[in-house]
Amino acid sequence: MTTATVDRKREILEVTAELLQTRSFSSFSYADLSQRLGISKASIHHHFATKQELTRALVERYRESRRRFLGELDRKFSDPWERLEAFLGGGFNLANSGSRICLIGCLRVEYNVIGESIRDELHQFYQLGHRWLTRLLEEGRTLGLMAFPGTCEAQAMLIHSALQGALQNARAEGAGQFHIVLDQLRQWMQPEGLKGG
Amino acid sequence: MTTATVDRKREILEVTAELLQTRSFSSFSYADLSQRLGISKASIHHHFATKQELTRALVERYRESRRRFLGELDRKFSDPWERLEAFLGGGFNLANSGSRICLIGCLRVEYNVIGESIRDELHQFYQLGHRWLTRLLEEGRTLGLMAFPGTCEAQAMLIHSALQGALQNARAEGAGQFHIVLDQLRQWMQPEGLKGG
DNA sequence: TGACAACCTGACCAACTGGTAGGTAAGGTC
DNA sequence: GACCTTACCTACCAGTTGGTCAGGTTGTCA
Repeated sequence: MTTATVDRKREILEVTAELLQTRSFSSFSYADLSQRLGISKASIHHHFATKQELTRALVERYRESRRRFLGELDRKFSDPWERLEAFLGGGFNLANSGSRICLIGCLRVEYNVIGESIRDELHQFYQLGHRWLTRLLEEGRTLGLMAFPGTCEAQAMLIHSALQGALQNARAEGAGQFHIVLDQLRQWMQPEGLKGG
Repeated sequence: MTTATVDRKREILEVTAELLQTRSFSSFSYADLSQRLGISKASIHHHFATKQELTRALVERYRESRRRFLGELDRKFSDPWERLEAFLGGGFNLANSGSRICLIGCLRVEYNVIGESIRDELHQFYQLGHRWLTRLLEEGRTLGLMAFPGTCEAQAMLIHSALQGALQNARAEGAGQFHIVLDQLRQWMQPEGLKGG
């Protein structure tokens, strides 16, 4: 496979991501892609035979890039709070800027429409983030740096769900909402007794 | 307007809600409605001129029913925790059962697709729940029954976002996830010092 | 030079999209 | 009996959907 091919494939995937995150799976088309990329619909089919395969490949690629990103965070930051901040700031603010929302949430909403192969990929994407966050919370709590009730898995689910929902609501009600929710989570997990005020 | 008309309108709206919550705005069609209702496409257009107007009317109707529901809770339960439990159990579990998810989240994801009139209606729906929950939290904290940092508005946003995201993830990863997130929120807001274990 | 593969094209497809035109039948009101 | 309104129908519209196909161009390797 030549370099040109890889670039074109990457180009297609990037525009797909943008359309997917600003619109939705059902409301972007090969015609949209064709127009924005300046190549014919048939050419896109050459690289990605079907819409489902295109979207599946996109999620797979995002998952890989997320895996690398999380690996970097593990290497760069030993302090759990610093790692969490980098996770929140780096990963999600990127998705937040512009009018894009979380790719997972986007596709989750169309769960019954996207087909099996994308669902599988999505599940793995979710699990990747969930396991990473769970591990981080375990470490944070063991070191006495973070405080929360219940299991670390449960807390990770709560955080993920809150971020996903917050991104969606923030697009409609203003980006400030997202940062308010973020702050709320941060304050809440402080081990010092700031509660009640 | 005869009773028959009202019933037909309600029928259409109910099937629309189901399609919207199991699929998405972009992936349900008048043809789908026609098939399930056993009447022609044109008949549906007779009751609701456009897809946008149909969806807008649906959100408006849901908002009214939600307003009544929240009013009932205020009357029935004086204890904030009881009221919150009824809110979580009654409203959201109904949406959770089956493969349906929260109507707001559903449409929020297609924010750029649905058009102005639906966006407006959606905003009012969101604000209704947000104000109600904020008031509940204010009361709960004042009475010393609930504990959380920051403002009550911020806490309400966090809870709403978490529920919205949790419903979406629960449909894919299992309904258990939703209840885990619910439990986590409940435990977290207990004023007793259960934290850290 | 020629073979071959990657890349891209225009023309085409059947199925479906939201929406319209025009008509029918029933019921109520003057 | 003439005239509305409401509720529904069949038939149709132009435009879009994801996808196919035969063929053309380009670069690479023998």
